[in-house]
Amino acid sequence: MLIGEASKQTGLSTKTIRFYSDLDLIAPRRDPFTGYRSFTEKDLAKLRFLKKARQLEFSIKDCAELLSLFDQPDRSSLYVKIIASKKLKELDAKANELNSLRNQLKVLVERCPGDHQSDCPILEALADE
Amino acid sequence: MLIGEASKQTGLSTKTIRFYSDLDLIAPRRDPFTGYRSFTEKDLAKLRFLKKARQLEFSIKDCAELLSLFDQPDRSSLYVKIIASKKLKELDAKANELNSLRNQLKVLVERCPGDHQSDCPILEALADE
DNA sequence: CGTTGACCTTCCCATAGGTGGAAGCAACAT
DNA sequence: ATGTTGCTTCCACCTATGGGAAGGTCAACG
Repeated sequence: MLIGEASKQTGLSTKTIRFYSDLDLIAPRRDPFTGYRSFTEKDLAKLRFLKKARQLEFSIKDCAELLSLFDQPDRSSLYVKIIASKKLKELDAKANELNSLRNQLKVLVERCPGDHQSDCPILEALADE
Repeated sequence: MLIGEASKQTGLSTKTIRFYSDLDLIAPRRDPFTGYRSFTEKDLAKLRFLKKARQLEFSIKDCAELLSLFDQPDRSSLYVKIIASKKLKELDAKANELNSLRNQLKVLVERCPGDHQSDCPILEALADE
């Protein structure tokens, strides 16, 4: 299967698939004459794995680690859990921060009259020390 | 005041301040002999403004707009409110997405035994179609 | 057999918002 | 004279892609 078909099957762009291939996250066979990449079902499975993991905001580096565990039949789930827990904590922190920002901004927007007077609590708050 | 002191006063790195200066978000006076940037209190106020606005996830472009409104004494709060409301909506969407990811990952982490067996619901979920 | 169109390849450039480092002045202390 | 900061510019790098050029490959159509 060529890269265009792999792209359709996984929902990843061909650009992204080549990028992952350059980073050795996947290593599709190459046609020795044309240089075309050739994807097996196993390659597709890895690409789908990568897509999901990226959607869960795992970094490419994390993905590489998870993928290598995915490949090892005798892996321990402990290590996977450690990586995922770390990512969970990061997501937690980020979500909290974002919610806090959202609430701050919400208060400001609600307090702003939105008229043609120049008083604006949003700008005042941003200017505040 | 030189850039190092401005950095200390605002909590922005000198690199970042130079970057903002290159983008004309601020235009500190230059010593004509040394080329050193010289910051006034007004420059610091703008830098603090930028810092807050960036923390609220306004883009640099948005910041430039807000800053120009900030500079105009006859601005209308309407435009500011429009920009801020748009940003609030974006923050809302991002927070929701992030919370959803967080919850998905949390379930997986909780279900993973984290032992030395190879069964791992995290990897299984990532592999799932 | 030639050509068109749809593939594929590599390569470089661009994005946002910076960070890191090198090379070269400036100012001051030892 | 030398060392230590601190300033300047410039160039490269980072993440995770996307865009597009230049060129090879392949099947189909006339």
